[in-house]
Amino acid sequence: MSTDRYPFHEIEAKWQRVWEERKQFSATEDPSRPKFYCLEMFPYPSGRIHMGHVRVYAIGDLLARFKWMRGFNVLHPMGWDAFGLPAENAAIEHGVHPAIWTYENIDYMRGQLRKMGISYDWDREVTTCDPAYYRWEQLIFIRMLERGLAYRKRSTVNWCPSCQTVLANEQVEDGRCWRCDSEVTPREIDGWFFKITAYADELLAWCDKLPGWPERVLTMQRNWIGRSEGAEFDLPVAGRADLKVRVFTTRQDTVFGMTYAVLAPEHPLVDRLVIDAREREAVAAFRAEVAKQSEIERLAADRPKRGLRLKASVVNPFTGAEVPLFLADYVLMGYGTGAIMAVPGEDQRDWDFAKQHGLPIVETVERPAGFTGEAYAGEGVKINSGFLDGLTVAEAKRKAVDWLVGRGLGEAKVNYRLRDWGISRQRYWGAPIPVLYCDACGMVPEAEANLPVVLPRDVQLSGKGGSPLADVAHFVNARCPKCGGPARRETDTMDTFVESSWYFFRYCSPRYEGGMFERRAAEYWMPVDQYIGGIEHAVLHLLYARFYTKVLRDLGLVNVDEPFTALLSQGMVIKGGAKMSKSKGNVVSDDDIREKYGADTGRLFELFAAPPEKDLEWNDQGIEGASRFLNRVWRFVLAHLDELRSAPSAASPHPSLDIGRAFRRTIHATIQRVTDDIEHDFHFNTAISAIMELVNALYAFDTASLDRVPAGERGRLLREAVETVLLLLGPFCPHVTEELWSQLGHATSLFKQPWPSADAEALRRNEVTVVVQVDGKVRGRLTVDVDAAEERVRQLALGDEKVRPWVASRRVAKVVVVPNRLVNIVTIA
RNA sequence: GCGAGAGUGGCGAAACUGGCAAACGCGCUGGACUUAGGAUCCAGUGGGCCUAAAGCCUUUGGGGGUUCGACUCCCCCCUCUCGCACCA
Repeated sequence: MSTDRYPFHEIEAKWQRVWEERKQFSATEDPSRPKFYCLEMFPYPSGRIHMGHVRVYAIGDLLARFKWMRGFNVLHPMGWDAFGLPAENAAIEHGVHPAIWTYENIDYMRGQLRKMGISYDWDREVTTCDPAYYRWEQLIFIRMLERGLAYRKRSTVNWCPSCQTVLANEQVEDGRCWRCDSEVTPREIDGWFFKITAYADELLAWCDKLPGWPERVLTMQRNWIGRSEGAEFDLPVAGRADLKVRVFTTRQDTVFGMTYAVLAPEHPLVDRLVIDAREREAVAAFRAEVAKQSEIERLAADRPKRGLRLKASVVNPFTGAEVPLFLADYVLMGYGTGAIMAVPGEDQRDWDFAKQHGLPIVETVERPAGFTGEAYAGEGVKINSGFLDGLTVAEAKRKAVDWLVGRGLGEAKVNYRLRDWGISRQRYWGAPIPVLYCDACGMVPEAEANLPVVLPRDVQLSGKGGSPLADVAHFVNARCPKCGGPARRETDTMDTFVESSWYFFRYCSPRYEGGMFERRAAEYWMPVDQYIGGIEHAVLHLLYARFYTKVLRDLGLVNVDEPFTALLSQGMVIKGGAKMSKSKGNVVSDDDIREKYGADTGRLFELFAAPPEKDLEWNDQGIEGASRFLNRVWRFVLAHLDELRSAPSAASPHPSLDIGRAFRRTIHATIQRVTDDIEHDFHFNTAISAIMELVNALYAFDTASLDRVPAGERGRLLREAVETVLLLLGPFCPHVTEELWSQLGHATSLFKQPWPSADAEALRRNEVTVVVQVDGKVRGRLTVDVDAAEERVRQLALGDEKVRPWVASRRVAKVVVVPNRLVNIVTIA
């Protein structure tokens, strides 16, 4: 192992101290400068930062420092998503209070981030479990309540038996809890919801207006919102003038092919439809059977569809025909009206069910020639459809809606897959929902003057179900803010995704006491110009935050439509085939890497090993390479310190020799490449490789120029190259570059320097190498003047002695000349 | 099943608007310097033919196509990753 590493421990500590003392990264609103709000998703304080976390902070810091140098007024804050279950679980396991556990972790992790030297404005640090933070969330909750955007209802929800709490739909993956992977079970429970569905259309529409977002994420959000257009109408129950079944369909054109109808097993109408005790019994048995199957079984699309035929039947309003009515498990109560018209001819699910239950199948769209499938869902001409015959599917859809509307039987209707966001959590370590239940007044929001409703500290945590707050008498028993009588407090806490839905607003004015944020500050900084975080939040956090931003706007607090202008979804850090995580036991500790190689090296490796959107395989040898490179830079500067310091820090004049001109061209070509790579496509890996090439060229020029280039000119070129390396490398490896920058005699920070710009004069060349191909194979090379006449290049190519033998015995059919690049001589025998 | 993305050396990867495939780094090989080298510097390193060199042939998952020219564009197929998945 190397013992000759540069003294990164001292350097890193020194510059972190200096930056801190100078408050170098503190941000203030300044309307005269363009602003850049750079934000990484804030962490949950789970214990320790490891190299899986480091990646996102390294990317954020690089962009923030780059933008500083580009002249932007940068806001780059950090904070803690501090409420959540792990704190509570730790408390149950180890007997530590969640608050103590959380704040200890925060202290440790803050120390780690400081030692990484990230350019945060630490004065803006925000901690979501602080009442000074969540009080504003409670206030907004009350505003949302007033507007019907927050509401309470009893419903069937996703229950995680391990976390002992309800989960929102977004937080269930394949029937399992997103956090602990336990199988989720349905449970009927009272709970609080945010009406995100009221924003479904806007959330969807803006997906087309976020060009800075990865298409992948937008697609996931569009799918999740799941808008579908169709019609809703009633099917009268035969012989029961008082009853009708409301159905939703996107294929109202196929209504003439309806051969039965289906209700979801839990459909409330079922109880009124049953005719006698025997049927009631059969329904109960069927429902029990369906309820028994787990969420995961239900999700398996290819399992047989179970159904129960009811004695009632319904009437097709278009034809007057009576069709049988079923309960079936493939119809979900939670979507549409919980009831469907079944058209087995054009819907595969209905087709499967009809086959299983011997029901007739009517085709209402002409099949294309050679069609061999079962149900046909494609385009075609309508048949067997009365007044719709002969129309296309799209025409028939319109006409069917018109028909329904004209008779007052139904209407056009848009449905969404998106459900309202269930935010109640039956756990302790979260923000209390600021609501009370009074015997006289019913449900009452807490008075604003009484906010925050502070989460009590003295609580018994058993993990045994039920909200722990319910047992805290002095919390639960309160006064009704309306009548002053006795009232009970709500004991559910809010989903922790609520805190993370607005923390980026709080950073704009983190100590503001007059509200959630100071309008002026928020409107200066927001929206976030560059957001950086993991793909796992493609739907969860990123959808909630968009929704909440629109709510704040509609409450009149701010004029921002969308929180994040651009999003960079960075890939995972993998070790041994699995995502680096504490639970997998494959973490590489940030402390260890910093101890052994220094913070700059760890960051450099993660930025170099792969482009940011790709997964990154941790590699112990790779980090040695990064370390080697920084030492190589370090050694060069120290070894040449006298020569460098005696040269002026300014652009070199035009070099007198080719070797110098070529070297200077390399310097400026590197500036151009690195700038483009960072600015345009976040290709930090190729930016670093370009800097490495420049350092290689620096070593080569050092040796080659020794006896050839006049000393003064050589010194200036070396200094220009070294300073360029330091400026370009600064955002990647801030400590070592800042140190070397000061060693060169600079009194002001590297990060107060303007980002270098490429000198067009240096980039200009007089001659270029042109490749000569014969029939597409490289046979020779020419050195010609830039922009040499095509005819001249053609003649030189044909006359080249390496090329001639390949052309000699053949006839030249054609010569393609690509200026300054290549000549291709095409021959025939 | 539907949708999106990706397949390039021993490995991580690069290649602009169709123009020298494999930059940069890791690993490996050799040399220099050294008491020493697991430090550093220099050189080599896709595969094959050839005693060797010069040189030639060949190579971007597979097959076809367009083009003077294809990692890049088009068609078919295979594999992998991610997302959605009875949403009517």
